[in-house]
Amino acid sequence: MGTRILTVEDDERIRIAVRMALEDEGWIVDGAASGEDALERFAEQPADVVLIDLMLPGIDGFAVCRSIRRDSDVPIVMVTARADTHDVVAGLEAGADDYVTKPFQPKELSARIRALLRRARPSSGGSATLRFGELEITPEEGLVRRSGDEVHLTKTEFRLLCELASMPGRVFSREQLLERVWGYDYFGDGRLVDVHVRRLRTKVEPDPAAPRHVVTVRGLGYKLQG
Amino acid sequence: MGTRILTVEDDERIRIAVRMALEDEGWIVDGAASGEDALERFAEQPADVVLIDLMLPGIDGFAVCRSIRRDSDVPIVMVTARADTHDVVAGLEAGADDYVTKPFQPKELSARIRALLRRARPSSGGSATLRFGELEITPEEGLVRRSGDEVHLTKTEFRLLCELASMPGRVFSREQLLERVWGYDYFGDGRLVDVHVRRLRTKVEPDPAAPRHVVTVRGLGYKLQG
DNA sequence: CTTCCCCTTGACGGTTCCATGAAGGTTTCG
DNA sequence: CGAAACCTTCATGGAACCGTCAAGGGGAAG
Repeated sequence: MGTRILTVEDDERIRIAVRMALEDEGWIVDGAASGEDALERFAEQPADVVLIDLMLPGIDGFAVCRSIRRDSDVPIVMVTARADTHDVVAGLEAGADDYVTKPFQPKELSARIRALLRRARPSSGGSATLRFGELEITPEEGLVRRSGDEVHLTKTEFRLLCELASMPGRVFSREQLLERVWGYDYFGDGRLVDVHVRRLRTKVEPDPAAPRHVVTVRGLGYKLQG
Repeated sequence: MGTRILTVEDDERIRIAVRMALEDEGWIVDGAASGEDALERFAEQPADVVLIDLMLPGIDGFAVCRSIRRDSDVPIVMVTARADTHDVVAGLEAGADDYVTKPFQPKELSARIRALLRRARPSSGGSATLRFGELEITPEEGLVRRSGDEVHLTKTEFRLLCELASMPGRVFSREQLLERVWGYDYFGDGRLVDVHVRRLRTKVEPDPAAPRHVVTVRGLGYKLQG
């Protein structure tokens, strides 16, 4: 049950050095040499933490960060030689949680990773299936059942439902949903949420015209209830 | 509404500089000059983020950090001149979420704070449900229950009720209510409050003709009572 | 008891907000 | 390379809500 760390770094010497330093701390380290490689590895087996170098051949570190962040809440640390304030801000805005400049002390990197893991959402812990009336949500497998029958939801619809289900009864504003489902750096039409709520209702509600679970609270947002 | 930041820093010049830099970013900043002061302020009104200098008179930054962390999950940033790896590790082990060394760029500090706030659990403040007799007000869920049954209130009605509930028993004049519920720059009919009080009563009072909770004080205004 | 003032009540136009349908663009997969 | 699924935007209709007005009623002072 060790914590898995994915390091994205094109310089092989540094990659090996980082791997050894982190393995000394008791972590399981996987290395990727390019952005494409990293995305591929992460897609097939998500790590618990991702370390990204900015200077990569092909797609750069910012893009890798944004791409991973679109699909996952995994803690991301930028590890790079560029120490400009502008780069730090850009890295954090891209979705990174921390930004460490080379050369760095392995002990410090480890401490920062531990600090991030403390805050990270219980990644695989919430395997319990949530229930709302005849609704049955299984975050693990990305599966939703209604009265026992499987219901196919798209990725966005599922994340929207999970977000609402994370705090049942509580009202989420459109801004909050945009931030937490689509990404904090999303700028666009506010009606976007409405459309997806509607689609979600057509699939999840027995009678979409009279929603029983995905309820709209006029002037505030949406909420989920039993 | 705004995010509140508590800075703990004994050097007044730096404290003011930090305050100005953060206020430029749109945050509400409160300053403490010592560890004792900080703990006291945090106890009476928890901030959303805490910045701590290591070198403090009296109890040091580590102790302040541990003390706050014992009671709260608030994001904590160490802001200090000591850049030793040992200090960084110690700071993070003490419960800090990030460690920034002076001199630092305000933009970078802001970006790091934003990154932390993204991860922070929704602030635990204000989740208390207020009760008045059979009335039950839950701001989080945007709903009111009367004897267990849900009562639907509109946005304005809800804000009006919350305002009255903020100081039960106290009489609010129409001007005060207009200012605090509708906004400072409102010019219009004085009867506006009456109409909404009426609508509120029809929904909240068992017998709207004989109000038990939303009581009118002739010549003065309205008040809420159990 | 009378009068005045303030509050209540009901109704109505204007506005805001949400649901719905459809179309265009992007990604994914065969 | 083509098709299907999906995401996003836009326009439109309708419902809910807000603020205003005028008429009616009830309490307080004289």
